[in-house]
Amino acid sequence: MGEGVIFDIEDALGFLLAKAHKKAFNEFKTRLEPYHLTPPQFVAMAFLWKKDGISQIQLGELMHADRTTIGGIVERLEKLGLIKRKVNPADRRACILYVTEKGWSLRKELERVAFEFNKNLGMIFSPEELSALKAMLRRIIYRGK
Amino acid sequence: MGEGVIFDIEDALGFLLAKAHKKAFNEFKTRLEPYHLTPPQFVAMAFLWKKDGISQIQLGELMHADRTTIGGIVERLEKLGLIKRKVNPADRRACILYVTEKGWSLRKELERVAFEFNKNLGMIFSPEELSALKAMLRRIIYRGK
DNA sequence: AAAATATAATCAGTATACTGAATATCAGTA
DNA sequence: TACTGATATTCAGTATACTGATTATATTTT
Repeated sequence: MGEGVIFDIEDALGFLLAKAHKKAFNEFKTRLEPYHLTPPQFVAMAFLWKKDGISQIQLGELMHADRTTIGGIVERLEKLGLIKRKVNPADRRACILYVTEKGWSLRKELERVAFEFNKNLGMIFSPEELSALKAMLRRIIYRGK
Repeated sequence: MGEGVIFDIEDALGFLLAKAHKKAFNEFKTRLEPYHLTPPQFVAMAFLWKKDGISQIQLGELMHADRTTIGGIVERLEKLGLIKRKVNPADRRACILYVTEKGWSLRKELERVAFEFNKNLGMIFSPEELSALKAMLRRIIYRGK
């Protein structure tokens, strides 16, 4: 930028990403309210349903979230009785996370809710636009890796 | 979803939006560290630089943020001496937000940092891809309005 | 084996972001 | 004018997300 101000916050990619995310997040949050789960808690369950018996660090890598953030989410999911933390006998520093009976019992219904929400969110785009959008978001996520 | 599980969290638009946002947010946060400002604090300043003398509610509408969230951001910016809250004499319920001398003095440098960051973030795309991406994010933001 | 290093999780502290309740003030009406 | 409802902000409480320090345990090096 030379002299005149050419920065426009409302056209900045970072701002648009933040606001689009927040819009989607809050809508999903509303859909999850009947189940007393938040979006990040659902995401943790979605990964554990696919593969449980992993550590908090490994869950954090899948969710792209910090160790302390995962700690809180796992603690609340355990309090809700959906998962259980056990000590790894092969490495007593680490927990192993398991989905409980109650956790498994919610899978079908919650995956349906998430599927419907994402279908609805993507419905404003053509199939070509949607795959282009997802591909561009992945390029941001994996930029510089 | 009929019988088999067809929901894939890693391909869900909401998940990709959240992770792309977080990646961009954390990179911008790092760039703002020398100035002891967070991304939302910068966004508030960016809007107030364009037009100050507005209320917290009005700033919240511009930022698409909740009244209580704005309250906290404004409080911290005031503590940093970048803005000042005055009572609106025409409506004593409302504050009027003003940028201070110190707040104005940071404008040029911080807008340069934000401009560079957003240029860099968008550089992985062609100009056509970038405008298509921004247009799609806006369609999510203003969906159902 | 002892020392140094690395790793998994937790704790303390801060910032964002929300909900719902409370407070103060304003505007329109009985 | 007193009442009713609306509005701007704040307060209390919860969840996410981070940094940096601490603790406990593993691994590697000397």
